Amino acid sequence: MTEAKINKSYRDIKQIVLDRIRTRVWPPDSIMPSEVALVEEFSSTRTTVNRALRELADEGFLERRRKAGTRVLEAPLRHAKFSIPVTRDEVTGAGATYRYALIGAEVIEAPEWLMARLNLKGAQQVLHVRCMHYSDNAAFQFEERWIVIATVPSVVEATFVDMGPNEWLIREVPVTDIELSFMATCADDSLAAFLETSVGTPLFTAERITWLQDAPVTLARMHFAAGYRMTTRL
Amino acid sequence: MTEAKINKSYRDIKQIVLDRIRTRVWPPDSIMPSEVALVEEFSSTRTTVNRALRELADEGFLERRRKAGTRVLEAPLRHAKFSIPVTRDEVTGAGATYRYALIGAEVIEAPEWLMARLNLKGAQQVLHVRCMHYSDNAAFQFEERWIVIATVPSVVEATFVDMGPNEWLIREVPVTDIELSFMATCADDSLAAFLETSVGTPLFTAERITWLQDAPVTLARMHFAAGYRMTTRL
DNA sequence: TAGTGGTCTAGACCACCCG
DNA sequence: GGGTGGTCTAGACCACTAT
Repeated sequence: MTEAKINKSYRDIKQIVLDRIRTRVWPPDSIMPSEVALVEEFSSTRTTVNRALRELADEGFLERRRKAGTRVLEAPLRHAKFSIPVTRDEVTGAGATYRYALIGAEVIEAPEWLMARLNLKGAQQVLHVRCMHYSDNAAFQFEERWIVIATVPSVVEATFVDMGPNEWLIREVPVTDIELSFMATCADDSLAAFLETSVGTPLFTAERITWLQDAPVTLARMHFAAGYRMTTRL
Repeated sequence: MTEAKINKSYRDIKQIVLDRIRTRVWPPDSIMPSEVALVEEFSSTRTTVNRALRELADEGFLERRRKAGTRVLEAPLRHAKFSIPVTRDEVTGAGATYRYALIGAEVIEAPEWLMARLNLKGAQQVLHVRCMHYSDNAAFQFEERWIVIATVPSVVEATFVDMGPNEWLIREVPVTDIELSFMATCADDSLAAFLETSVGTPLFTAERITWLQDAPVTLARMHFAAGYRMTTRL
């Protein structure tokens, strides 16, 4: 009386396997049946069963190793997927009106801490840009960014008056690697003023470093207005 | 003089396609060649080409629609993947010694705000647990958690002396849905004391709500020690 | 060394949806 | 209507690794 006979698609198989994991038919840390066995049970093929199991492994439910078999993982370390959108899209996507404002842009010598973060060697010129993003005319995000001129020479011609540096970079510079960090920071005088809050307020901050091959492109700090939550469902 | 002839694997094809996207051979917003065309170029099969393109679509580089074809996306809204590990593993994985300490656990009536967050109806009993996680004997994380007793009746027998509530729940209760939020909070007297910092310090905080089907299981707030950064590479 | 997953081939049918 | 992607079948060879 196998529960599944008509089921053939990889989605069906995924669901059945997931149910068996949840109901402890295949308990955590145990080895579940091999692909060949499941092919037999579901009257399917290895291609299809493999796709189901591979996706479940990608999603963090299973661990697969040749010869060792497929192990059910203890903790579903389900990957949180944050799609870090362009700020404009994040605001308009919420049904609000987006407004951008450039605060300032200037070429400077890269400070010590930046050279360390970006692994820069020798003296380097960077373009330091500060700007604001508004949602329905309320402060939404203060963005501070350093762009490595050696990597993006054409950036010196950009004005960033109509378009934020992120949108400009996305259009102009391909990126191969991204390092993303989230943290809590403290509003200083400047941040408090721009984000329309009081000094000392905790702010949710994202920092993103992007690379083109081995060349650092930019480091961006995005300080969100007080009370911001970054939320996702898995 | 096609650059690729020996290449056959889906990984090779992924890399080639990615390069062409980055070098603007197939510019953003354009329609790239169909699977059949690529099968011809790479002397491959649809199964293989399809896997390459499907994965690139999953990773946010492409948008695929029947009949319309495969479109190169403007902004690589590459998904940030955070594997939210068990705190114990996060600490030991960093090479530090992990220590757990229960602060207190008591059954209470669910307060208003909690009922709203969990979509609870009517009076509900919840187990309120507070505990600390240490890394090399330094405060690492203060955890505050509310567990819905109606959903997890056996929780009243747990002591949480040797094991944190998260680890206990992972072993005992399957979960179908997770809502995860990140935010910045302000250290109050209690938090400052437990996390060995001063009142008013900004703290990185994660909030996780888990569900079993439609039944809320738990809401957890994890306050990290000052200076904590959550980092990922994409 | 043998079992298990990783991947590819060759072909097929179908669902969707743009023109 | 017809082109495109979505998926399945049936079979094969190979890479890795536990035993």
